Amino acid sequence: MASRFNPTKADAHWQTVWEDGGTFRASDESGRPKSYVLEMFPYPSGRIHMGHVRNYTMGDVLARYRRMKGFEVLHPMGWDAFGMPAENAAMERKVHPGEWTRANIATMKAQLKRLGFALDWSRELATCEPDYYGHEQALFVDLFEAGLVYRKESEVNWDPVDMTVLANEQVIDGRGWRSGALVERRKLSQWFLKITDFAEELLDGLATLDQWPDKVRLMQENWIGKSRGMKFRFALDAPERGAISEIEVYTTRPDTIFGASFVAVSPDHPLAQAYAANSEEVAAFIARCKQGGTTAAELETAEKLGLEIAEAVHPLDPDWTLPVFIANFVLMDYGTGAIFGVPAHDQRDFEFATKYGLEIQRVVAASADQADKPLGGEAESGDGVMVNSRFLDGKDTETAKAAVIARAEAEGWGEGSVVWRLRDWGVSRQRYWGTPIPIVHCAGCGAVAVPKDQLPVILPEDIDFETPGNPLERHPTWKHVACPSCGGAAVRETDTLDTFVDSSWYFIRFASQPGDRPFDPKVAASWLPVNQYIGGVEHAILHLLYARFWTRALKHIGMIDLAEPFQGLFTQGMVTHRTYKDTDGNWLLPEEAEAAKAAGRQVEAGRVEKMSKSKRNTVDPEPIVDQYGADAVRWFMLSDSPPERDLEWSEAGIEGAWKFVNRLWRISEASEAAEGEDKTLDRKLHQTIAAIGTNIEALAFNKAVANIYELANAIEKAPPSASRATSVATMMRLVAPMVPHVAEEAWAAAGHAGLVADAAWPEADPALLIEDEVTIAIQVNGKLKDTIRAAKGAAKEEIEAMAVANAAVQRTLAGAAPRKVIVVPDRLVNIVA
RNA sequence: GCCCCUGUGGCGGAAUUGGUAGACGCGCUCGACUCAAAAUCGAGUUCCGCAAGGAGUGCCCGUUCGACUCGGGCCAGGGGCACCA
Repeated sequence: MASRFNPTKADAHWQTVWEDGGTFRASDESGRPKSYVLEMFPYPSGRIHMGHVRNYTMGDVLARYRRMKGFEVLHPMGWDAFGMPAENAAMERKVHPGEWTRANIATMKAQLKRLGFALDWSRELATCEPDYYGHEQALFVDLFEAGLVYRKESEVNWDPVDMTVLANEQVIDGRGWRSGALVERRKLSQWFLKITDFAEELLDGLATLDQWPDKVRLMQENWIGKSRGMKFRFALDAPERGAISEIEVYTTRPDTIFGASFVAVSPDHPLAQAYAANSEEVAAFIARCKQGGTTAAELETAEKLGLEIAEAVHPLDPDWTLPVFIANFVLMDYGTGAIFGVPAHDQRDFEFATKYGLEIQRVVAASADQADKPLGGEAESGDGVMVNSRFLDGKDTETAKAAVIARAEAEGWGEGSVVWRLRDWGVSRQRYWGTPIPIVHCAGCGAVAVPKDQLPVILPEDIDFETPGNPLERHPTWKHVACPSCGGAAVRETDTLDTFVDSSWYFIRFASQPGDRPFDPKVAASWLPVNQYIGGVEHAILHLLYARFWTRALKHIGMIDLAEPFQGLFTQGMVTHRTYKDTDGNWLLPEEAEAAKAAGRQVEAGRVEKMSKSKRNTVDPEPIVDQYGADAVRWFMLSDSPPERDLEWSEAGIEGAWKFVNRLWRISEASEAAEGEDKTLDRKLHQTIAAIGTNIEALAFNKAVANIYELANAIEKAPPSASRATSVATMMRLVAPMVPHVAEEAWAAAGHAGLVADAAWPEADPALLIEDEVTIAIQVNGKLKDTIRAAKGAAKEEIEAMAVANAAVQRTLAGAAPRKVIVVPDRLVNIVA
């Protein structure tokens, strides 16, 4: 009566049962301990891809496991629904971005449902709807009023043909990715969030995130980029030129102050600008510095350029003057926009000094007697002993740094200082499909926040993409409003918010979504922080940093009592697939490659790479679900590859997963009631229960899968017994988080009441985790010779005697007496010959 | 350039605090069932060797009774940042 598992029927049936029963709805009022499991919400690009399937399967296993462990689990889903692809689609296909986005959401939601994820759909949200972004506007207004939002001029990449601002990644070889026009740098007035106010906190907070990958914490640490050094001032020797009489520089190497041979300022530095105002030559030089691309490759090879404009006085020697240059390699937005050059100990300064014939004086050496050792054609940036440095001579680098800072502070020309790499977050986007920035510009009152009772500021629907530029800007009526403050004629801000703002607080809205405000602090706090957050490593810096900042900003204004938004973070690997090309070098879809091979044409198999449309190596999950059912796809996503590494999609892999789903079904069907206990199987079962729990909690799904295989092997080998029947029933609970449909089907077929999804996770019996007999390895000089079985906890002497008497040992010793015998109880004996 | 991660059979990968390397899966080989195939089941599968035995976790050194695991130095692949003073 063996039957095949029918996923088409079973999947639909159980999905309906779960949905109708509200099985996965999270209750705010629950008395059970709460657990919040979240995967990064998707952008509704059109269809679900394998990366989504892998991401959401992992989260689903954890969510279902925690439910069975007795937690009230919040596992929601929503849509990161604003963004450029919708506008691109609007331009290409003449559909409204909203229409396109909402259709994609409907498609993808249906696709997700077919995978049987244990999601609370009642909390679904889409960031493009006013009932989400309206609350975001309210939060923005709160931050604005708290002084965490400000406006400043900032350079953007401007595409003169599309009349739009481009993100850095949309500039390819200095040209707009769509128009191909040469990109200009333009200054626009833009809104910024004061993330730098929280730099120290964001850095310190990383130390508390012990459930985050070290890699991500390190990336954030580097991104925040705390640097300790000294700011100090050079007096200018030509004070008559402009009002500026000194230059402040920043350095991390105050110890090298006597190795200085020049001072350099950025072309954007006020001093450079002041000189440019009076000099054609300087103005022309600055213009030249600004030419050229900003790509990494161009900067790499860019020649160092300098123009000498003045002289500065060394702060430690009034008779020592240094040339002041405008130099193209000095950045205005790091430190003070000015440096002092120490060519012997900084490679950039070395190149600059070499080009302009400036002095290169060693001030750091490996030892005091190497003060005159010539440099080997490049700067030496390491630590050492100070030489040629007057009062610093003989001091080590760290002592010298402290000595210089102490002297500068005592004499008042400088002070120890911390500089951050982190910049404030520019959130203005000159686009339509985003959250309107709730600000009104009034000639009399300036920038005025839209009062909360006038929120949301809703995006107009009647827009056109026929002409380039921001449709909000040229909409006939939308931007014209009365000033909320004085009532006079005013205009709305037509920029929209960076979509990273939308994703900076959606996890709070999932936890609590009242209609009249962004969230209820009490309810939100009852769920937060997110206990386990799962997503791609590509969000390691920006999204995660912005969400951490946003949380702190809300805490700062007293809206939420939460230190960190994400307690545990897991970054999963990508789903990859082999690429194929035909003989003309065109990428082929996997099925095209198959067809071509079948037709006898030559196909070149390329590298295994991340699934991408451009390489045509994608596999659409939906037909796979049609063919094998949700469980096989889920099982494959969890098998073999560790979740943090890439997973290669393969036909063989999904076939294997499908076979296992059927094997589970056969095992459950063939289970018959029988008498008698099977101690070996009992042990295996309880060891498996313990191991799977540990592995799921560690998100080591590949190991949990291996545990299940081992148990299945043991069950199939075991003769009928009461233990065997128990093992089969228990196994259905153990696999339920991973392959929930077949588990429900088998659970119901076995006559259990209720859903396996609601069943309690089995408890491992500690007594059964311990073996009473162990295998002990017998080594000679660390090389394995034999193994023996012995009672657990057997006396050392007894084991040692057995080992020495062992035939293989005797053969190896060849009559010689052992020099030493090491016995590790219950593990091994090593005989040193 | 700076910072970080990874390297184990034909393949994906296992291996508490150093203690039997290769669990589990894929693939492959042989066998059973079948007219045949699929599905399923059984046996085997790191390498060399008929065997006894030996070698083996990117390479070289070291610590240790014992090293995939710890230390030093290389090599290869991947990632992050980057004219950041």
